[in-house]
Amino acid sequence: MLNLLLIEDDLDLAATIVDYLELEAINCDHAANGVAGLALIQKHTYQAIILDINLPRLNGLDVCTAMRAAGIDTPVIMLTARDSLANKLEGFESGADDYLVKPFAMEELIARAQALAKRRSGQVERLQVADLRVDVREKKAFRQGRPLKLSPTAFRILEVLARHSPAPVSRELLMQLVWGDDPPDSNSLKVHLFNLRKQVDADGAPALIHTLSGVGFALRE
Amino acid sequence: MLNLLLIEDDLDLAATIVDYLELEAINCDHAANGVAGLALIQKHTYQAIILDINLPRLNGLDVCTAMRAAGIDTPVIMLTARDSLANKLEGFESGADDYLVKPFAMEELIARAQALAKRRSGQVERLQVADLRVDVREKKAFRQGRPLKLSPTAFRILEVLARHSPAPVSRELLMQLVWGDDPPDSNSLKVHLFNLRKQVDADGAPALIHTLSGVGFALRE
DNA sequence: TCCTGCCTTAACCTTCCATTAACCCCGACC
DNA sequence: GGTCGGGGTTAATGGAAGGTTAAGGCAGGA
Repeated sequence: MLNLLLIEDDLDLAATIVDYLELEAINCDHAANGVAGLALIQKHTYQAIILDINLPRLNGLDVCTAMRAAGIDTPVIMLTARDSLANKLEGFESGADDYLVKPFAMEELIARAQALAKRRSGQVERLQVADLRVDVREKKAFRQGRPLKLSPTAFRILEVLARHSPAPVSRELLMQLVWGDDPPDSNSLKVHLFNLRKQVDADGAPALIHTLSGVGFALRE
Repeated sequence: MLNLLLIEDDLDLAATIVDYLELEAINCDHAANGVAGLALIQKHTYQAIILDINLPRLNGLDVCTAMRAAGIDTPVIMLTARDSLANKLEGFESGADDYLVKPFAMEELIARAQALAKRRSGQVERLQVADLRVDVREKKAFRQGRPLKLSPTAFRILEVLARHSPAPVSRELLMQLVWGDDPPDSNSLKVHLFNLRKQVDADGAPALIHTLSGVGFALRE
């Protein structure tokens, strides 16, 4: 049986959703503000979380960012009355998996919750190292919720480092995995690493890309 | 956090396992056939691999044999519906570390995976001597919880000493293991040992690196 | 065609590290 | 007491590894 968490401050709407889910034999906890929701998330294990953006105390985007930072990758469906593109993007950047604009049909909510709760197999497409998230499928990466501007090669390097984290990757292996059998015969890797660092370790955030002289490079705290 | 690979062609079972592991905050990649699995094994670093015997394209035993031949000694748990002794033996011959007969309890799978990931089959990746910890995989060492700043050679020397601890290592063997066939023709070892001691035996902590005059060096309390 | 983004290259600078040789200490032995 | 050898300590050196910057080339889109 599905076990969901709804974080929503509109008590009427919340009651409606919880009741409806109950008819479908779906269990659903409820929190009315962001802080209470986050506490429940950390205490229990849910198959999916339905999260309103406009919340008292801690808004939905921050709740999502916080739980991802804590290493919890339960699927999140964002709920909002505003349907602006900006909000949609913000939602995805903070780590949401799906998005629903109010008003919505109950059936749609249920369908999406079930779909998200189910597809969670296959290969890991989301790597996380500290507050750095790498979405392999979408080819996007975020540090502290901020999107990084990465060239294809830089992204590939980051992906390799993330998959091996926290172990270091030798220069040779890194080149093999990024370029395959005909690597460039110059210091191209150094340049890419330099550019990658400018993105990942910018803004005074603690450096995540470390070089172990004579050993290789490691992505870790 | 554990990082596992599951190679299993039954997609329902795979999804179940991946989901379950996720609940335990264990990361798990998935491949549905032997060839894909082997590719992932060579590309990434896992703490353990859960491997079905009956697989399309390349069966589990062959996958295991191939990865061992490639020098990868990640622990392997074999999964099979058949519980005949013959299969069991075949599994161990091809280099598996553990064996699980379907159907099995999830708890058991997790327990075994965690156990194996800890004590790595071939090479031990985490050494401990008194309050000194050496993480070979991450190339990190800690004394009393404090990280040590070691050059590659110093780390290598420490690793050798730790692997032999508490037995002493002769000067000759130490040089052989660190430098191979062309050792430096000076007192380089002495200097490295000196620097190593400055890190390991600093801060008034009781000395762990001992000199046995005319015998060699030992790492012990 | 030009523009733009991206990769590669090369040059140059900085930091790190292994090696070396010199010197010191101390106990054993003559 | 002198000297010899094993071991410990120190600082200088050169070279390798890594970091930084700018310029050229190539491809795809406008």
